[in-house]
Amino acid sequence: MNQTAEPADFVDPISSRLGYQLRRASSAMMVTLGRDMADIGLRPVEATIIVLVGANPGCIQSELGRRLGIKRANMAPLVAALLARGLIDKSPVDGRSLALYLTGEGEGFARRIDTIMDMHEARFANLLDDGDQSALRSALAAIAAVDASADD
Amino acid sequence: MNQTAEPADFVDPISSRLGYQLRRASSAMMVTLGRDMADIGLRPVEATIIVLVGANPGCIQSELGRRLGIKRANMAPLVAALLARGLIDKSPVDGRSLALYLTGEGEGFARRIDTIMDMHEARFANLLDDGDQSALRSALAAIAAVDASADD
DNA sequence: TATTGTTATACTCTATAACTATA
DNA sequence: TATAGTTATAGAGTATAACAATA
Repeated sequence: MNQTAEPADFVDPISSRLGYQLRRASSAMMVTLGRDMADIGLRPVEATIIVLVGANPGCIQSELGRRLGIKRANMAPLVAALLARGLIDKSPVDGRSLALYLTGEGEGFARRIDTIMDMHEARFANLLDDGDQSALRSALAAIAAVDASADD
Repeated sequence: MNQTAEPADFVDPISSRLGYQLRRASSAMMVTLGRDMADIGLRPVEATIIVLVGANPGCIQSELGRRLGIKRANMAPLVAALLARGLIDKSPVDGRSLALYLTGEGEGFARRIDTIMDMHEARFANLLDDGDQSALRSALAAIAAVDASADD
């Protein structure tokens, strides 16, 4: 037995670390979400922007970026791409701020995104019983609160 | 009250998603680990390589990359940089494989890395009671197992 | 003076392709 | 034919700096 070249005696003091377990789990969900969103030609970040604009019509681009932890300089090309694809509209609310809205086509995408996200979420939530899932969510909230310093 | 420009009525159907909660928690741990490791001039990935080479002297570079989910093409410059800094040595075991070892200086770094990782881990583990932590770890393992397809 | 949006730029991470040498 | 290592390269993601226009 053990015909492969994989040494079974490899010592791994890293994979027991909470940070690496978190990273692997997060990566697993992002990778699968990325595949699911690719079915409708979007990346997760684009899908997220569409959902949030749909839930907050007229929201300001800079405020949206602040919520998502995306800097102004990086929001500009993201929004420009969605505008070029006809999924969102922007209109100035004063001389410097832009309000964002979904186009009709964008509304359709928002509904499809919600469905995809629901199915994606369910696929993972079904792995956990209710107790584990609520413990997981409260633990994640406590951990995420440690680095509450995402400035611009 | 509410003197800021933050609209308190912003609707956020994204931040309740498990995937985004995971991503934020993972990011929080990676960011803080990155700051801690920067104190000794290393990035988390470099620190991880040093720890694993220290725990597995003579391990093969490609096997190490496989364990870490880092492709051959990306391992080469990582290992080259640690070699140039005098933290690891490499010696051929046959005509094509390279065995990795820590230098004396690398051993010192490995000990400091272990201490930093212990403190980093403790800082987050202390946020959770024992029940939440074991639920968290089993949940993360179940989630990470979904995307068990990281080929080369 | 601070904020909004934009452009340019750079660095890290990740990915593929192509190549050499070896098993 | 498959594996190990390397190089080159390209795409995301994220960061800063600088600028114009506006509050």
